Amino acid sequence: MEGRSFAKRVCDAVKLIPEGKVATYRAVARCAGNPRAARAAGNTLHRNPFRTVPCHRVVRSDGSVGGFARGSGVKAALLKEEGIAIHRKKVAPEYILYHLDAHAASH
DNA sequence: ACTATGACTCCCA
DNA sequence: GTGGGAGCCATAG
Repeated sequence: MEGRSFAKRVCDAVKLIPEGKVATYRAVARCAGNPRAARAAGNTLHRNPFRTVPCHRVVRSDGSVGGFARGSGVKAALLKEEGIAIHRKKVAPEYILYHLDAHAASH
């Protein structure tokens, strides 16, 4: 398990986010093993061409859509398609998962 | 090994 | 609500 880089664990964490829901960079970082590495987590998603994970479901702690390699507008559009209400670049708190784990998908 | 980078977050004016 | 500054961290060069 230790051989897996932080990036790999971030990838796995993001995959746990169910459709129609979003998680904060912090939640992802925490699930990846470092609660304080939210910045690094976002950095990883940005630099890596991860199309194998729903990276658009990761937002900022305040609900802001945040950034996206292809433009935040695209990110917001993708979220809307999943039925997530967005008002002025912000996701409603009810869609946000502040605690991400294998149980998150169950809800 | 060191420096720079950035899709973050917190705190205060 | 907005904006600037500092702290934090993994990864790339």
